[in-house]
Amino acid sequence: MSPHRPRALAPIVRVPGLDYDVLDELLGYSLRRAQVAMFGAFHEATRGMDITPPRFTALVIIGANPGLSQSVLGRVLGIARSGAMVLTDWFEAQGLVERKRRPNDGRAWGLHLTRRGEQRVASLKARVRRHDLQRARRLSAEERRVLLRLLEKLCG
Amino acid sequence: MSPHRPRALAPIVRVPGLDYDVLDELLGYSLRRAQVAMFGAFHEATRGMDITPPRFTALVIIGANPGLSQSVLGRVLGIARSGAMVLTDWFEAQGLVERKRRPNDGRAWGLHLTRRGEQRVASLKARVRRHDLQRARRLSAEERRVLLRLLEKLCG
DNA sequence: GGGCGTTTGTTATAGACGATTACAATTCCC
DNA sequence: GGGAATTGTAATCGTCTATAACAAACGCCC
Repeated sequence: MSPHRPRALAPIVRVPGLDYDVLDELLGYSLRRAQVAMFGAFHEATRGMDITPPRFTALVIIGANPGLSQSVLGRVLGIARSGAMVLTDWFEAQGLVERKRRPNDGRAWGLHLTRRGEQRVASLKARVRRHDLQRARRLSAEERRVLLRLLEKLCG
Repeated sequence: MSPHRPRALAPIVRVPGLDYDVLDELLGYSLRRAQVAMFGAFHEATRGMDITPPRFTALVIIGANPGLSQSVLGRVLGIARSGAMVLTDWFEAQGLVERKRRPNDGRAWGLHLTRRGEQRVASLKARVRRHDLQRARRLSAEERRVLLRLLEKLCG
């Protein structure tokens, strides 16, 4: 029916009694594991809605920055232009995003949420935020703040 | 020449002047961005060595837990058994890992590093650790410790 | 000890995702 | 104006991973 259906990512379980050696000291590995864990929360939040992380990010970015181009969208997502186009095609087919010509630049499209897209992204934001908080409930509010700050600092 | 050559992952750049809306408050997104950034360090560390993150993890795990089975390896990596097998096939073709029959269990193989595999993993660990530290140099030693602890706590 | 469900490795197949390349239209800059 | 750069588009390829099906070996239970 739907062209793509987001699948659950297999969790990276910590096998008891196994020696993880240097992996526990590496930020790269720890971040990967944490990211997969949080992806699980995302998957729950968007179950049955045909939404993947890149799609969610794209909808939020377009909603907050109406009129941006596909190239910029690709740069934000860290994918090539061709991928940004496939994404936009899908959004358009779903009636969530529309391309509008720009008066000053005949090359680039301007991306905008449709009315339906706005409703969808509002709903998604609420769900994703709720599940993100829920999955990270082992952290206190203070710890969560610290974590976000350190991640921000890490990426510069 | 080499069958697979790991490619660099496009970085997720922070486009200046763009509104990221709710994304900055989501652990899932922040973790993803940080993970991609640290993946860049990994890519540098292993340039030209035909090593991907799963391959590195697998080599370290096999080295620290000789005799483990392909199924357990798959569980550690968060991939299906079939994937663990493709991985093991590749290691064997490279002469880094060998499968040995187990006396008590005729189904599962026991995975072991070869002499060459041991040398390779020792070299890789040193390089990856160095680049991991280097890429995260914006963080003080204390901040790095805190970050690792929070990530550990998050995953439970 | 016989039988049945489970686990493991294996193989083949399919799908998702993104990169790469090439091309045409447009814009920018000297 | 004219050449370099940017944008969208299309076609193609490669990599990774899941899924399903199968055979062999194991464990359990009576």
